[in-house]
Amino acid sequence: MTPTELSLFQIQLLEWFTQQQRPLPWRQHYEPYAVWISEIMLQQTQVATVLPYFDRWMEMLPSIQAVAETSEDTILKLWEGLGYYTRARNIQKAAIMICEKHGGQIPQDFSELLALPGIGRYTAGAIASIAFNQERPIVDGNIVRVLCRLMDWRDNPRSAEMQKKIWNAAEAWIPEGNARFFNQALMELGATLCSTQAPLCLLCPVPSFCKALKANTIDAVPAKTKRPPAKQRITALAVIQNEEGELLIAKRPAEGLMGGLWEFPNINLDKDTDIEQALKQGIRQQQDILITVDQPLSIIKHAYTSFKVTLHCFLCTYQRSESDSTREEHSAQWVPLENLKQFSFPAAHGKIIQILSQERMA
DNA sequence: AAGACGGGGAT
DNA sequence: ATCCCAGTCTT
Repeated sequence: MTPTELSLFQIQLLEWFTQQQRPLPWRQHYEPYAVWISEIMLQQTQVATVLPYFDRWMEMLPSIQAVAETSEDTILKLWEGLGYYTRARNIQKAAIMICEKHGGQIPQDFSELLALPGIGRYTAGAIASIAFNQERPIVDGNIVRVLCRLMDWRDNPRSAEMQKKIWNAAEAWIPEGNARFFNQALMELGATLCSTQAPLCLLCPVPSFCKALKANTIDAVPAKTKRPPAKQRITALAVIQNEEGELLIAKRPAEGLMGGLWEFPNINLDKDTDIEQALKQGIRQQQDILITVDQPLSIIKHAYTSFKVTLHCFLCTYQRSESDSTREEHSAQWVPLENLKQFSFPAAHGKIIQILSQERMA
């Protein structure tokens, strides 16, 4: 784009954003703490999904200091169902660092933002530009799509070469003094009109600048990348009841998949195994307890990004302990059904709690 | 450079 | 069923 075209493009896009932007809670005051939390929640997560989580979080933890001082279980409960739970744990780690090293205020320096856990190139730029109006570029999935279409860039946008071109454009096009609104306008355009499928070019504020529209390549740009097919996994899961009618739940390791969340004890299955037998054995090894597998409860299918799991859930009864080890040593504890809501569970296990609650009512 | 990391919305 | 989403971190 020539400087004259760029200027007109900026003006038309900003005018559109001023008129048509969605009213979002983190856009009310551009308070740095709110911008930070929203940006972390919005990583790989759509706005509509984030909204109720954001409101609950800000109500429960209205300041960075409150985040630093609360328990990790509280953090994970607020994040329950949102996914990518490392984000939640990293927010707390960062909050503690901010309180210790930055006087409780989010740093404005780009390098210091980047040094905080959970904040990478995109989020550091987003906080710098949206909260502090610094002229820092950002490139997310929306902006990749918008810029590739504007420029009719047909190569794989994930390649190192294309990434460089995209980031360069995102930086070069920022209008002086207006990074806050310009960066958001590019994303807003991608989120609301310049969508992956069925983009609404008739409503686009900048169609005359769009080379893909002119070349009729909108549907092919940006180039799509193939993902390998999801692998299948089979799991056996035990809902174990003790004499008092309490249920056994276990806390997952702090790191890794759904780290720190609670779950019903379960084991992965090989093909062609006796499910009930394997479950009994697996629970004995994991928890040092003997159980009886009484009856099937439900079969739950759940899809993750890279694999699909079928959960074969069984109602079981605790018989006796196999050793002197305590439940705490296994990061497990007995909890009445009505208290399960205090713990954070992966979505698939939340489905089980739903089923148990319904059975209890019946 | 590639894989792990969740869950839901849209088609 | 498949793709995608206001990405980051590890290997």
